[in-house]
Amino acid sequence: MFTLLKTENTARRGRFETVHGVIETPVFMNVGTSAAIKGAVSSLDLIELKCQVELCNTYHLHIRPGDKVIYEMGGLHRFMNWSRPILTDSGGFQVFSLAKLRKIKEEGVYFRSHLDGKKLFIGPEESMRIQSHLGSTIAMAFDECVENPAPKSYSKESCDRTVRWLRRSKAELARLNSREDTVNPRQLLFGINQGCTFEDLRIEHMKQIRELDLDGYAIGGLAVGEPTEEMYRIIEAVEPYMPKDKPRYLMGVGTPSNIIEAVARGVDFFDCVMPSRNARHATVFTWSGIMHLTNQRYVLDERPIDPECDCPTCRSFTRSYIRHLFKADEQLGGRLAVMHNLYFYNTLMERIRNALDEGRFYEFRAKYSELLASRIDAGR
RNA sequence: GUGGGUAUAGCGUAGUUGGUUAACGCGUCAGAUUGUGGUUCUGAAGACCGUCGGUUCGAGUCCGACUAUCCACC
Repeated sequence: MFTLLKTENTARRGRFETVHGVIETPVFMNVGTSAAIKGAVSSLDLIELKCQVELCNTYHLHIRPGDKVIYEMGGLHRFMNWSRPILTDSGGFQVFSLAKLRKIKEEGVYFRSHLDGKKLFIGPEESMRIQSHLGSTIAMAFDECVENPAPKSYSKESCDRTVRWLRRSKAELARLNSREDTVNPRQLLFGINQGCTFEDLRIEHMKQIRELDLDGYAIGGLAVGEPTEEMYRIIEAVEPYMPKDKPRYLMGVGTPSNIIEAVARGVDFFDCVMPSRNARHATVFTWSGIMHLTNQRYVLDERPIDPECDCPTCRSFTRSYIRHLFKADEQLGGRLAVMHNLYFYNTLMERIRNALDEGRFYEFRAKYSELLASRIDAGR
């Protein structure tokens, strides 16, 4: 149940009520692909990091440990001891991004496991069964993420197929939700808009999938190499055709600046590997800009990563110490940086929500959109 | 003390019968990262080749002395 609490032009402040609790939007979902945030961050840490929703991955969990294992263990929530909402990706993107020798057919996708080369198949029904076993709060429809740039003819063909897959996904999940032995009988389904960078295809596809009256709508297939301005243009083109009373999710995005700009264009949900991946490579986000912790200028820096931040890392450790941990290849460096970045992202969303509540989102955007994308200490 | 070996970037090494701007790994520095294949990718800086002299049109390369260092022996 999604409630639109307030709007400021196209920007939206909302509340999404689920069986696993309330999600205040705009929200950033923290990516824990294999039921774990990379960088040794646990579910217990996530609570302290103000995480509202954790995202886990159908493809990865299906391959290892296997969705049946997680089903036997009582579902993902119990498996990783996380009681708040979980969104599971459908596996569509992983098949596109990392599976080898994939072959796309009407029934689904044949591919080989990236772990052992084993032949596998996932179609809409398989994706829904896996996600049902996982028992996530929100399941994503099985889609095809087309590479950019792509010929328009192929993109059209792919969109049509994704609509057919979406109908099958919806029917299968309805069937699974009605079973007595299902982990989460109220599992929700989000559909995914595709159409590459062709505005007319995007709009046509959006019109088709909104007919299915899903629990939410995602924009997929962006931030896959196209210029940022193209991404904004597509969001602006599709947004008017997205239901107002359902959450909107921009998949895989993005930088703090991308998120602010997308909120301004009417998006409610985000997820991205950037805060955790960058942190593991010693790049952290601060309220003064982006910072590369291994830079020599921090050798004797006694300050926390961000003096404005009150995350567990910034409350306890200096830049000098964390830099040393990275240089010494100590895993603790990655963990501290990941915790900081996730806290930063979750706090960014909190500040965006507060700004929307107080009717000053555009002021917030003017102040931070560029600043957060800049390099800290630039020009020194 | 005697005999032998080795001296090339912060460290470890390559460098052909002497022939243009001396190569590589690690480290250092910087940049990248967008629905995660967990030690990732890209780029840059850094060496008057131990010192002094000799041979030669030309020496990191050949010769001598010195210095440092390693090994063996007394």
